[in-house]
Amino acid sequence: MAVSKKEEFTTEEIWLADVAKSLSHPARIKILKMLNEMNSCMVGSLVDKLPLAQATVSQHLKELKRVGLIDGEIDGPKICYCVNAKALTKAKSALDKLFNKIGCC
Amino acid sequence: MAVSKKEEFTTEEIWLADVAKSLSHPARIKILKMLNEMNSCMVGSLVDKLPLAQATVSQHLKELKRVGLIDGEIDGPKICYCVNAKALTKAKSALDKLFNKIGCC
DNA sequence: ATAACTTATCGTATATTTACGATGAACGAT
DNA sequence: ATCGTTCATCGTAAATATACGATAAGTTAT
Repeated sequence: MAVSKKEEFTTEEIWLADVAKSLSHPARIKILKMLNEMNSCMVGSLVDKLPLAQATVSQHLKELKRVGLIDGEIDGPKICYCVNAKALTKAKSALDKLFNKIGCC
Repeated sequence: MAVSKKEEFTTEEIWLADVAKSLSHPARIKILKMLNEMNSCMVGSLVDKLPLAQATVSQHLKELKRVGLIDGEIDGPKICYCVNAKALTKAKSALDKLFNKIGCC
């Protein structure tokens, strides 16, 4: 594309699209589910259960972290990732708001 | 990328990621809002209110249609788009399900 | 300080997305 | 049948995303 037009929308629209983008890969959906379900959330545990190389998993984690859906906490040589409940709630209510006003022409 | 790994996930994960992808551009978020709010939903009306060329808007509509979030109905020379309430509800509940089990390590 | 371990980042290749002008296809009206 | 209107599709250029091996950077233990 010659130039991006994304900045010509409202902050809310850009933010919500950005959250959706962070959810737009099955690996990231699965990572969120795993962080919800597993007690251990070190990167190594995620890599073991995903069909992806460590570098790729790290990239997906970075994308989820970028929009704030997860946080990483240093734990010795490891890093423990966890979902950010506040961000998840905010995203959920914004999507609910978008989805709830259903109309048709 | 050498080869896509997306097919190595569950159908549900792939589908939800696909829905999220269709929402991952502010123009498509705005289009959904407009279809909810406007009475008229012809492509021309959307083009008038978006900072994008007609061809680009058509491409965004195609993406929303691909995942079933909207439907297009032929109305003479025009096409009337409307949100698919059933698809929206399904997407909403899948996202709620994902977001509701909040845990942290 | 060296070694082993864990994760991030770099470099790179390929695929996909975004954007637009130009063109085509379908319709209604003249 | 030709014209104007409406929208989709084609072709194309540039940006971004995906994936991985290699490497760096940090920590813990020896």
